[in-house]
Amino acid sequence: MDMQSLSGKPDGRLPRYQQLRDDLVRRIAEGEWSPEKAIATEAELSQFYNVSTGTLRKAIDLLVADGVLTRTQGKGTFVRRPRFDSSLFRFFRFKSVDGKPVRPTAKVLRREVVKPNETIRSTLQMKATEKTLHLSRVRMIEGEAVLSEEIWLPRSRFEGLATLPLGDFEDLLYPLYERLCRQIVASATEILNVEKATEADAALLRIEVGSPVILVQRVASDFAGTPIEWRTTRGAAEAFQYQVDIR
Amino acid sequence: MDMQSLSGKPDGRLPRYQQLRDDLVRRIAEGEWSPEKAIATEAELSQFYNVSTGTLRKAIDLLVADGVLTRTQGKGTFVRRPRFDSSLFRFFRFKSVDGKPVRPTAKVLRREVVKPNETIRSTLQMKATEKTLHLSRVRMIEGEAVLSEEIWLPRSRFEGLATLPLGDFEDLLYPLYERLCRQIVASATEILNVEKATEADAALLRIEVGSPVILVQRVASDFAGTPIEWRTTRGAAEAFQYQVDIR
DNA sequence: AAGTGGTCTAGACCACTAT
DNA sequence: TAGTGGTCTAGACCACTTG
Repeated sequence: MDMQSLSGKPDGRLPRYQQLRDDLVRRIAEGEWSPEKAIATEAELSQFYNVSTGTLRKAIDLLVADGVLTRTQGKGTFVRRPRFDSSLFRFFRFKSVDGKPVRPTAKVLRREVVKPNETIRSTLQMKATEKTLHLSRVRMIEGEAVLSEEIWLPRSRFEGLATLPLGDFEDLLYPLYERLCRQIVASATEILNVEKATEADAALLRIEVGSPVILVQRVASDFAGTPIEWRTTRGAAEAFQYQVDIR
Repeated sequence: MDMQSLSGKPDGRLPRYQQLRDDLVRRIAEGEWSPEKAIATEAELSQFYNVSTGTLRKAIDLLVADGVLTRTQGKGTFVRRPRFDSSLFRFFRFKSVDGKPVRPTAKVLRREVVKPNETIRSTLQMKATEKTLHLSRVRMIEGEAVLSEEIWLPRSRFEGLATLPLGDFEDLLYPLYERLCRQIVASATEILNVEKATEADAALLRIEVGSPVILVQRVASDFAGTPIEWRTTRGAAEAFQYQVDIR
């Protein structure tokens, strides 16, 4: 197979390893390889694309650096599920009574089908007529509310969640998206702001009105880069500490 | 030259490209190549280390990914000065009256030689008897204070700053460190917390007592990885917005 | 033992920069 | 035109995993 024929646009001027990467991403986005599944071997791929192993490995190196693939010697190369290691939520330092870090549980308080506001509609690249599934959720440590979340999903992709009894929602939503709606979150962008607690925030999170609150807005996308979830989360800033390394 | 003889510990079991990277870092840390200066060419280095160009390039690729080097086709490979692109300060959205983003000016309010507290002393890896140079600084936009900074430096490395008239301090300190003290900042770590404004914060930043304040604590290090500066910065959280990408 | 990715070679030719 | 990094080849051998 010739490289020129791989993509819609020839991109003949791009290096072959970049064309290779783009085509591998396309095949992942189209579902040819699924998360946790091995993709074709180096030998197969280099033969298929008619490039040397060095060139093929350079393409795969890029995808590994991007977090799309992982390689394990002796086993194979795998499509990687994002682990949200860099999510801002990791920097809420929740501790239980005994001081050990714990993962909050979750409870869905409300679900409704609504017309999204213009910000959400355009971010999710939805048509003007399409509606969203809106979830209100609270996350708790030992019964105490620590985070309040609002989630908007394009209705058409998430029919499977429209009828699920609220009690059947699990602590983690993304496995649910995958199982019931075949929507796989492959990446996300988060934006952090600091606000003053409103009365509603204060009542839920048991903090003072006006005290600092962290607001995280997240847009999550699938492997094709299409946004599929908009989410806002609020929590007491007191529990928050973030670290960054500079080079 | 044989690879085994390059480092104190043979590290014979590490791949050659990692040994190569370590030795290149050592040569940079020892000042053989300076920021903005080209290092030896690929041909010279691969001959010197007796490895193929592919292996040498893999070592250099690692350093480029780490932000230590940059390569420019046709020109050479250069030691990179950190540009603090990922610094949390970039996420204070200061705007002047006309709305354009601006870089704050700086004024040193106080300089003193003090015994550091235990946290600072151990972070800067200083002996129990050694003292620090402590600077109090305010950063301003159009005359209005927007950030307040406290800086601690190991006295022995920064003698050159001890006698400089306060008015001669420039807006950017790191070029000053380099010129007057031959201390080059090669990397840094920053930690973000949110606090409530104290009365001192409130008076300086012209915000309400108790309103949210961003606290950034930075430890800056040289190419050898030795910490050379401890800094805390406070600013109104209102002006702060941070973004992170997840894969 | 067979198959996978990990490391490494010894070059070639191309694109870009400086002189 | 000479010198630099950028791309790419066509393999080899090694280390690890699995049957």
